[in-house]
Amino acid sequence: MEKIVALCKRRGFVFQNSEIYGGQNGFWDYGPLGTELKRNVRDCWYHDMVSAHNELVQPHGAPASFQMVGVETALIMHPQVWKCSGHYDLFHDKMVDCRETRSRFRLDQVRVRKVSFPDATVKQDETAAELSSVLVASTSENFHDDLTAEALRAFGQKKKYADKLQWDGDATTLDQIDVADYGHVVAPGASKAGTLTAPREFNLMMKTIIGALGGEEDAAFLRPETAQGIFVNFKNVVDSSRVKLPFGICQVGKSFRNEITPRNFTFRSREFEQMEIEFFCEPEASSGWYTYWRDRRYQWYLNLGISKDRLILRDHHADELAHYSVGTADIEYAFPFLDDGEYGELEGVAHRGDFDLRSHMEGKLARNAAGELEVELNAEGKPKHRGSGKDLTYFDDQSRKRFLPHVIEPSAGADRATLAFLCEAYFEDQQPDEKGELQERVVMQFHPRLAPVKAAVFPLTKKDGLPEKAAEIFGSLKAAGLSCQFDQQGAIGRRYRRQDEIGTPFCITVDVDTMTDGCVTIRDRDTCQQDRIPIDRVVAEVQARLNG
RNA sequence: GCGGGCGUAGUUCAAUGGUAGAACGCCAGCCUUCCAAGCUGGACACGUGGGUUCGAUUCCCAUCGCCCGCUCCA
Repeated sequence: MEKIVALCKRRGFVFQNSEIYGGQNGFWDYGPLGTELKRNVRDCWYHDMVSAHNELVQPHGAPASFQMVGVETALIMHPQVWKCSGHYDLFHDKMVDCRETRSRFRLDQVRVRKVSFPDATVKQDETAAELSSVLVASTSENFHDDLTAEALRAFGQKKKYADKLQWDGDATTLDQIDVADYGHVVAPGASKAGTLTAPREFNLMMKTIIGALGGEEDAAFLRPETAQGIFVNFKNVVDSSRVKLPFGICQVGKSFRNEITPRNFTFRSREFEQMEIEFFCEPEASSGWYTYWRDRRYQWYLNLGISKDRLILRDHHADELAHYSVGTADIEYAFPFLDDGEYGELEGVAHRGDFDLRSHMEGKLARNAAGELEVELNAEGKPKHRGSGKDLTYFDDQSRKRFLPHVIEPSAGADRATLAFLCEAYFEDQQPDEKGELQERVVMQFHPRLAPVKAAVFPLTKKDGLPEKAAEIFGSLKAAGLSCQFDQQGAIGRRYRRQDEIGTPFCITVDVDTMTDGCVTIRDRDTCQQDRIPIDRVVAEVQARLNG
């Protein structure tokens, strides 16, 4: 991984953001080659998913033919969007830290229950007072058993005395407890009471202010995902573009999250780019579409050169599913900064049901005791976050049915995909030098569609009209819209190696014979094999080879 | 966010309480040769801020960044 990071900097793929000022953790810049590479990733995605999609033909494995359209929505949206989507509540977690165990908990995830034990006490941190009654805490799913274990541990009692514990009231969560009573809380795993800090807010959405005179009431958030821009425009797209179910709306764009620990190069960044599809379909057909998109998106990475033994499709376990999802699969890549057997997420394909459209109609949804989604109510029995009240249902005039479409969401990270392609492309091999001795070579074996530079043109020497001839060829490649480089500097072998290191698939060399036979050599990056072809066929040959 | 380690050219490494060196890479010129190794010349570094000191890249503090472990990852 260190070698890849060094190459990225050396060759201008990725730079640390604001590097001359010491850097800004969690932000990265793309250099000239990285910009080309990432644009190719983005363009491949948009081309393959939207531009080149033929809605008249039923793709292999798809339940039906379908339409695909794009949108580009603003980074800042109405604050109510994030309240209804669930991001506002989720991203405003109050957290407490335990000074003793050095662990952090989300307030609403800590279960507490008041308990005492005959003739036993728990020491309080700092005051050293002996407490006869404390609140024990657990973050376990199985909190009933865990609370008992915690209580016995706090009072220093053996398991066999579990039935002597005197419980007082029902279990509740820490957010229901007054901060003044924290002195009585024994944190999970702690030996004393009162080791928790006061709750602190971790605002995971990036906040900004709208308007030159804006105050706190004018706070807005940079979007933490592009998806909501699609959902709130669902009705606009249906009304304006004659799409019929099933269809997908796609968007590529930046999103922002205050990640607590940005790490692993660009993998976890605070500003990142997403490539998302929200695919709308009839509820009855949704599981077929889910399978289709999951498999198709997995195949997309393979088609662009990711090797099968480093890419996995992993279905989430039921307990791992997000609050909205009825099924999710991750497409994950074995990044070199991870341990063997570990994978990092490139894309999540989620079956979101009607959660999003319904939330924006009715208000923020939450699961009730029966596990069903219903509008979350506040203490007054009114919706905690009100929806738009607009009718977002779809009317199918074939079946004469009106319903809320279900959604399949393949959500990919453009920066993560770019990083995976960079990692996958990196190879070290050995090639003979001019004396026939094997020398180490670094070569980026990008898929030709992704390579930032498609071809390089070299005059073998700087005389006899070779540079002029090479410049002509360079010009014709440029005129064909191909990203290419011209290099007449240094020995020819060195120039080949430079191109290998940035992953240029083809090098075209003009030599002395070119002036008499009108032919040049075209050299393949991966095999180093050269073929001699006529100058007037160069552009066509490069294009043919790029297209495989 | 917590704990530990580390910050010297683009990269890899060296030295030093007083003018910081090398190799590779890069640039220019020579040479003209199809896979980085010829010749000459050149540019480029002590992360930032403060303190101690006559003087700090070196010692101290803070900060920023990187790496590792924990935590987090809707």
